[in-house]
Amino acid sequence: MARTSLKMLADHLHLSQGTVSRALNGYTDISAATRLRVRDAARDMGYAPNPTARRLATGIAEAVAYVMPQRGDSMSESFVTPLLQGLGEALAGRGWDLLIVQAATVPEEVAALRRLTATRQIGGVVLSRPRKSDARIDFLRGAGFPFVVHGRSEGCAAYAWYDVDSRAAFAEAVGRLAALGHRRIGFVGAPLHFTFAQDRRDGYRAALAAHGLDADPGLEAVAALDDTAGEAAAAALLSRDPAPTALLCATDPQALGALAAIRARGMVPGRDVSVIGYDGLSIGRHANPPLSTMAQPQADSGRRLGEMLLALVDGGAPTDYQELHRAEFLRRDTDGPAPESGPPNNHREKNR
Amino acid sequence: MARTSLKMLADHLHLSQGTVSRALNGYTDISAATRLRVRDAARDMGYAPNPTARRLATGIAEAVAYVMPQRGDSMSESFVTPLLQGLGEALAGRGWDLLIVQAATVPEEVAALRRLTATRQIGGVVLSRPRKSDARIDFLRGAGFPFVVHGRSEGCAAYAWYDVDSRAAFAEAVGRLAALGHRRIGFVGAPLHFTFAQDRRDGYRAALAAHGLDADPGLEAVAALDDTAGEAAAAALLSRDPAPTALLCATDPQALGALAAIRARGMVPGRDVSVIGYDGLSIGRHANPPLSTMAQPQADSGRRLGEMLLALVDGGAPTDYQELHRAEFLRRDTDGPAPESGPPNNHREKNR
DNA sequence: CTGAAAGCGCTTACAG
DNA sequence: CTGAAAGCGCTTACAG
Repeated sequence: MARTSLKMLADHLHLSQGTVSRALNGYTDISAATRLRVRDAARDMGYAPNPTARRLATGIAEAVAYVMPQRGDSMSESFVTPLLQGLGEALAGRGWDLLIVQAATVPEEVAALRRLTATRQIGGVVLSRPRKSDARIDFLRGAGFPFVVHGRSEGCAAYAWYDVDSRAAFAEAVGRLAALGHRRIGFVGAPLHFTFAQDRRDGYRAALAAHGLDADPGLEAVAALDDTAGEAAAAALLSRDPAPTALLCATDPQALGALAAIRARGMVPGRDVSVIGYDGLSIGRHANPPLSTMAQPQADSGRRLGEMLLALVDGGAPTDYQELHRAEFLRRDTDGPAPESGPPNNHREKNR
Repeated sequence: MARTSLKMLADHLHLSQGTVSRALNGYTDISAATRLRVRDAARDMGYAPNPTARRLATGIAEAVAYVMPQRGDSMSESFVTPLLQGLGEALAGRGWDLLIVQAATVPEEVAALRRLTATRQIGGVVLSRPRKSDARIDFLRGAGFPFVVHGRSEGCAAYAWYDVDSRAAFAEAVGRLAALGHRRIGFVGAPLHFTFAQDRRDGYRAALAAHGLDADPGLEAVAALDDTAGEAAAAALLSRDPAPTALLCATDPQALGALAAIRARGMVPGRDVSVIGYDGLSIGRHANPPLSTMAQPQADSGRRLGEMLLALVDGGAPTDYQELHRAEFLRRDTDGPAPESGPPNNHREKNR
């Protein structure tokens, strides 16, 4: 029942372990005949090298780490599960394993990466949700370690990344709202240490200018990524006078919160105030009313990230693996024409 | 810059590697003085043993694997991210690593586990969503390998598990609906190869009997776990005559689908037809109207699963680690009193 | 109480 | 083309 080792295989073949090892690893100085003989026997005996021994001998780990986003709102982390599934599939295609790095702070994440890379436990890293200035990326670059980023940060020209053009997405969203007659478009943004937050705000601002709408700083908010934060931020924006007739939100959970804020004022999302989110979460279909959103591409980002990382491990140039994908507008029911004379923003006063 | 090895540390201390190793590993036959000296030096030089070498020498891996649920609806897998976070935290407390097993079929999962355990890449396994008869569990039990199950299966008396009593939860839900005057309560169940599906249906049926309600097989459906399947199943149940005045769903995504089915018939969930889901997903707050549900305990199941597994690895008896938690009713807006004379189930006819 | 040695299961220069 | 040997970085009986 014992797992067949190299020694067992070699003994059975009356060859030395070294020869068998080389035959299996495709060394060209082995005669074609014995190579075949060895491979057949290996298959028959169900031999597979022990990864731990191999790792110790070669210093190369057939495993990569994925750095989990830090604990936050579970809704805004719903991209993780499908990403892990895709990543796992891509790695499984080559027999590589997938490790999870889970820490509460960036310095702890860096420490974990330092340990894993220094001891050669992993051969590559996938990172999500980079900061504009990201200590994890700095570390990996400094160590010359293969990694690919799900998103971008400052200095992304130098490394491999997979991102969705959320700047363009937010510009498109503004354009759509402008075409619907909206002139005062509010923006619920995300904390600006996230690169994507900066991108989305930039897209919003640029499109405002392009459409000749004035950029009222009072129409911009920054909130955490979740629904509760989105609701509070949206409520604040809606209480301004004149109020925005439309709200763009950096995430779908924020947008769901915004819908709640609108309903709380006795108004109807999509009629009195339009809302467009970003993510394309399927749960948006069940919102009240169903949420219009800029949807990230269906394409399997996890699988693609895995493929890119394996290519880097094989010696590919990081700059050859930089992919910018497009988000697509997913029209549901929260984007409507601007109300004739702005939204009825006298709700609070009326109820006094 | 090279990582300090055992050899470097031993040379620096003018001791043999063996002595240093034993001092660090708490062997009692080392003098207290040198033990202290060694530990101080190890700290100062930032020594940490190479896990790969240690693993090869001891045959013990300081890592565990989590078997991902198979690719399905992302909404119904939203428990995975928080679970991984909690699990990762529990393991990090002891410096253990977390591996992901991702496969498309159960046999592939078993093959992956066989490989990981045979090569001593892992020291334990966490499993989610067991089948009633589960080949992965059979394999792990046969191998005598430490594992803990998130849920239960047949034969769960013999192994460690963490579960929520969904049988009791569904019984309670039926009781609440019965108290609201509902006599015809429909049930959208999950595929019965999942243990939890059986439990939930059993709880439903038992409570029906306990409350003197008749168990009409025509009021029971089986559907996939997601919203689309839930919507179709609910639509079918609602078209029966007489129709149910309330619907119990095995998952929150199914329940969201049920709300859609009710609205599609021009009826109002919670008024014309009541709905109670199960999961307690936060997204239910944004449903139309907000979804009443049996919420799994807030308690951090991932962390607890990790703690239990570590206890098993330390030699704990599996039967000492079996925890049944309670779900709590989360009242939102979809459970209401039964309509006077049943729901207006003439929608289709009227529209002809 | 400490050291020397063997071993975990591989890979890979180095000879021949 | 193949074998013998050293080495990856640890741990752990076994002596003394």
